[in-house]
Amino acid sequence: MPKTNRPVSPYAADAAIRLGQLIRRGRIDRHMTVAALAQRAGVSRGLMQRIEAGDTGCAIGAVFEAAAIVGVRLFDAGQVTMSRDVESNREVMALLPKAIRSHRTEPDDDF
Amino acid sequence: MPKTNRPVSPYAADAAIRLGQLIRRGRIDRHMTVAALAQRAGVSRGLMQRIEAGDTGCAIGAVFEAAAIVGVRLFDAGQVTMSRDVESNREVMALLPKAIRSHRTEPDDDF
DNA sequence: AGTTTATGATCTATAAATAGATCATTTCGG
DNA sequence: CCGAAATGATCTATTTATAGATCATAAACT
Repeated sequence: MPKTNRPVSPYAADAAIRLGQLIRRGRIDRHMTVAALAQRAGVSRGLMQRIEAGDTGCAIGAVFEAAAIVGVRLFDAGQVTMSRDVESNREVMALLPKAIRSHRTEPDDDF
Repeated sequence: MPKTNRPVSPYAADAAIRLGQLIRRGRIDRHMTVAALAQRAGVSRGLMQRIEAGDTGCAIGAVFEAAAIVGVRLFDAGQVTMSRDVESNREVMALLPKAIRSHRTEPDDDF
């Protein structure tokens, strides 16, 4: 068996699986085939299968694309509000420190 | 400038940017440096920068990993509930049709 | 039941992401 | 201010994902 992709924490893996489930569910609700969804998302059928399976190696753009098509909203808001949030948050970020001054990068090495 | 990655819809792009902003914000709130977060997530500093910038080409596993570390919960629930949802949803999915019978894959070809 | 079609899985070539190093710039802390 | 350090950007080598085809199986509709 060929080694698949990089290791991730259980939480991240579960999150990807959960999102894949939501996408699959949305697709079925809309009576679409995997091939049809893949075509609309501009990806191959194989990739869409991996997205629905929760493969952590998939590009986040492709996953979000599929999610949007089948009506899965991650940030409980439409496109308009989304762009507004992105903009408004940019202003907030401007007030935050540009660089973080860490007293120690490592938690603790000397035991 | 080298051509970066595949094209995605505005919504998917915004979603990635929004998530990147949330991660960056969470990181700063926790007084972590980009390098430190990258190390904890098991990725390179360059990748972490792209994640915070909302690059749609990043692996979803790496992004979710970073999000989890800085406390950004995409599915408003802790790890335990997450795994439970994944499981319970599997049962629901089992009741749904395994294959979708599309009357027509293409909207309409003959005009 | 029989037929059609979606799905799942696997393989190869290609394209793209990632790691790692390096440099310039900004910014924080003393 | 003046160092130390974080960030941002860019480059190359390598790893990895993706497209596309193909095959086998399973499921849906008649």
